[in-house]
Amino acid sequence: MLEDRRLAVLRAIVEDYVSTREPVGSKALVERHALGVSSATIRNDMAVLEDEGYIAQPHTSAGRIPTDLGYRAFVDRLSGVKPLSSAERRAISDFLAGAVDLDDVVARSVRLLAQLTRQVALVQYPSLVQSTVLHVELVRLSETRLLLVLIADTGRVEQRTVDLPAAMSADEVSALRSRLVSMVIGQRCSGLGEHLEPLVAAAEPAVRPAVATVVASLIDATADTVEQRVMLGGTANLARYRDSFAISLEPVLEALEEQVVLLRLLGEVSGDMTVRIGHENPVEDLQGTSLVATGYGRGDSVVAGVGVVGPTHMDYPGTIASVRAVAQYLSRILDEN
Amino acid sequence: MLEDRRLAVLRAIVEDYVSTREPVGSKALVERHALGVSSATIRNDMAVLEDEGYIAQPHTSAGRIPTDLGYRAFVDRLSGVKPLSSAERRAISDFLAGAVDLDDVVARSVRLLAQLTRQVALVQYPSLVQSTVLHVELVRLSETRLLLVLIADTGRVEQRTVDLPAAMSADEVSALRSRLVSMVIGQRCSGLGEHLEPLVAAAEPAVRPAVATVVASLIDATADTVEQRVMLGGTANLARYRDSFAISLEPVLEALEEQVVLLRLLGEVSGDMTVRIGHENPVEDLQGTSLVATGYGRGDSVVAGVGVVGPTHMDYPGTIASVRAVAQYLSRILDEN
DNA sequence: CATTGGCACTCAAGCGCCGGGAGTGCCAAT
DNA sequence: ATTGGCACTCCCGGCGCTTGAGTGCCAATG
Repeated sequence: MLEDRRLAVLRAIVEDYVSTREPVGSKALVERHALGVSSATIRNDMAVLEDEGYIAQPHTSAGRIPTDLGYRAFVDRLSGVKPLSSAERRAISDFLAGAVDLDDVVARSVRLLAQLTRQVALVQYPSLVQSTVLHVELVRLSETRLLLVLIADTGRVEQRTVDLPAAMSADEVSALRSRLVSMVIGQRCSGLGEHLEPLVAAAEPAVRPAVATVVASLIDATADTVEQRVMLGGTANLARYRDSFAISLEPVLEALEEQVVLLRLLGEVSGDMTVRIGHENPVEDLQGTSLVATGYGRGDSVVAGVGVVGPTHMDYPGTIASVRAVAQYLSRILDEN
Repeated sequence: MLEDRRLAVLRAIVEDYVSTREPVGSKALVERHALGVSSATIRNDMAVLEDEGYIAQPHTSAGRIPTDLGYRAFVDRLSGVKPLSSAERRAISDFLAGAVDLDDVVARSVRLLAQLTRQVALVQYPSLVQSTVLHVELVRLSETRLLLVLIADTGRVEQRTVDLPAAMSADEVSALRSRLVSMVIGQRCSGLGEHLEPLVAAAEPAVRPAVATVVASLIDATADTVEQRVMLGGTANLARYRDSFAISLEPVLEALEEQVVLLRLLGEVSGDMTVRIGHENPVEDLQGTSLVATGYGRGDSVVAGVGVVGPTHMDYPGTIASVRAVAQYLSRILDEN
């Protein structure tokens, strides 16, 4: 009962701070929320909450702001679900319906999510590891150059230019192409290497090095390190929060430009909603920001992540709802293939 | 002679302001540059330069800063060429050498250019209009869905998912595929529509609507509106100049997120170096910035643009040198195909 | 014993004031 | 045309003041 009110106070502080972005004091609190007690009581509660580490004062004689721990408690125990309006849901499905290919789907999702949350949106391309090969194509660019195109069932298209160690005739290329096609179509993208060893072994000595190069390229195109990509959008939204980030936003922008960092951020998401608040964030330069992310995929296998990065004082319920909704639509689109 | 010194003063002002980013006064000028005259003389010159619109005072009793017109004069008549160091040239070629496909080439160029100039880099994908079709592939995703892949000789790969109005059998798809292949390979990407009309007309009535849809998709994939794409990087560099932009950098970031805007920026570049300073910029939100851009391509046909966006008080000679160098390497890479 | 009104205390922020200094424009002299 | 001199302007930073929101503590209360 008494504990309950303290949590209600914490919730009120978080909500007020999120909307005003100014330290909130005991008096303002009783005015804006029907708490049924006086400001002095709230002050006592606040002192306790501060002792417990949920809120802090920027300086004496200022109001309180939530700490990362405070937001954590808010997200875990205090925020209800905030359903999207039907207008928003319709906007999402309309927006994603017109996509012409996977690139377009991802690009539109990023844009949409950035717009909905007014924060930086991240959408990962479906992982190759989880997908199977739909088609392979080998195009002869010149005597010693090929273009290798790999199409996965998630809609991903990977391309590689292959520099051959020795010239190959058009016939040789087309022979290799058909053998390749018959061997890899329908296979998992990961572990293609083993499947293709016999192909190299069976190749005529004259073209064997060339075949090996092509196979190596194919393996490279499906390798863990390259196979993951993240698209990012809405960085302009960061500028609005300019003063919200501890230092400046330069390191934040820098971190967000690194594919590696983005992958690390989205790497650990599962089907559940992941929320990393401030210092919980694994990337040092992003410890002044929060991440809200989840996975999407076909059926129940998660093939990629989607999420947003924003200031720790973001609207968590709203953001979570938006991210979840976009993930659902992405999953549905993937399912349709 | 007298005119000459005035221009020398203008050059000195631009150089000083670019390096210190603070209004430069007559006294500081004679100290830092061996102009051979007293500060009073410089003051007279400055008054004239101000009358002519080349420089301005932020407020009375402050030093002068160059106006857009001042930078224009500097770029047109005063700045020499600033050759890159051999180390820089080597860095460029090393950095671009490892690219595995066109996407990679573009991504690396953007990164490189952003790093060299410490500004926002733009690299446009080679235009389809200027290229010919290297290969077309049609992959059957389901009875009523196809994936259309178009490969251009510039290395660009375009994909489209095609929803068919009626089911097509695997045989029908493969028949269509071979006819398509024989008709479009080697053709210019632009104007594919006319080439393909007979194909639709000759199709059996049962599949004609489906064929028409595929052809429409192909035309769509090569249409002017979609065919151009720009990659952007180094936005973190903007944050460093936070206070350099008239208002805030939010509108700038926003403008840079719009493909349309980027295309408009790079749309008019030719083989020459294009420099748009401040208000000369066609995009309103970018009138506090300058653009340095040029074209690249195979031989002497320009297939795409490359450039950087930064504050008007950028190091023009250095930036121009970097942009030119990257464009040259891009052209060379394209030539090798 | 939780709650409350009262009260003294703290401190950031806004404001006005002032002096220093960099910079200018003008003028008379060369 | 150039220059030294000089009065003038005005931004900027520091200082002290006031204001007010907010706090912590305490004694009183149901």
